Amino acid sequence: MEIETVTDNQKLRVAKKIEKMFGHIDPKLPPEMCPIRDIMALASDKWSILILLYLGYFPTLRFNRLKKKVYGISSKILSERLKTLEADGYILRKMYPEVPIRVEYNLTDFGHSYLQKLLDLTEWVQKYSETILANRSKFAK
Amino acid sequence: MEIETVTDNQKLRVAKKIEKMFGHIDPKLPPEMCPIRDIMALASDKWSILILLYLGYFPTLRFNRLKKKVYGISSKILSERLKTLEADGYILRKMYPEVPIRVEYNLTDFGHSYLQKLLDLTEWVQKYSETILANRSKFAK
DNA sequence: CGGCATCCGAGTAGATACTG
DNA sequence: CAGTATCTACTCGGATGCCG
Repeated sequence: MEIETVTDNQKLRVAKKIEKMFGHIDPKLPPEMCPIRDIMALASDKWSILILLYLGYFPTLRFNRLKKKVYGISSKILSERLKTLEADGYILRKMYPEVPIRVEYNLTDFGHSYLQKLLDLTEWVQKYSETILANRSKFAK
Repeated sequence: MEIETVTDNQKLRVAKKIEKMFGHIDPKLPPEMCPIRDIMALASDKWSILILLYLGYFPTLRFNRLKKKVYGISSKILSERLKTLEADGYILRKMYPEVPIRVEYNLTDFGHSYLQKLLDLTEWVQKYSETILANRSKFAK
């Protein structure tokens, strides 16, 4: 898997984006100016990513069904993540007070919008996962 | 900040991407089939992201300079992350055996390629960070 | 200068049990 | 069914000190 050479022009564009993102990048500002860190922390959490992916695939999922999909997650963590994802506006929680109770989760449009960006990244990761794994074993020697 | 409505068509495309990514998504396969989790874990780590951003902005940085940029990081974590990022092929470490020693880090083309994808995501996050923060406080009530 | 070794504290996740 | 409560285990990060 070959990586195309990165042109100086591309590097320049990237630098400009970063500069814009950080405002002024040089000053030794503390990270408080940067809610992005905080938001990315959730958005890039391993469980959250999987939850979003599954909700992107299945239009709606109930708690226990989702739990089975997100292999290995505990009830505690799942409900915790769901709550945070809901609070941030990525997903919607609908409760039906039946007996037994039924709760359904699905992505909001906002969550879908985010998922699309996230997918671009995970697709890149998947595309080059073998390269990375190969790099690792080469480095280990 | 308005989120555009997501069309069914878009949702379908997303679902297809996810399906492709997971192979068959339905079976209860353990996550071992999925090195993506592992790779994403590094690639989405909060410190790693900042390191990559700074190395994307400054063509080359020495250890202590980088440490000052990545506000709040400890030597231990920085060197740890740098090692892993190097192992995965994102960055390059050049050592000059002077006295005192000089070590320079810079992105590889591979790292640059990844950074571009990462930036797309962080830009989205920044664009909607106010929305998310607003969602949170609304939810808190 | 660029780390690594060591220790330590806090937070986080997992297991288990329980409930509206 | 959809969680919560509790307890424990353990990882991770921070601080400090040292060294080539």
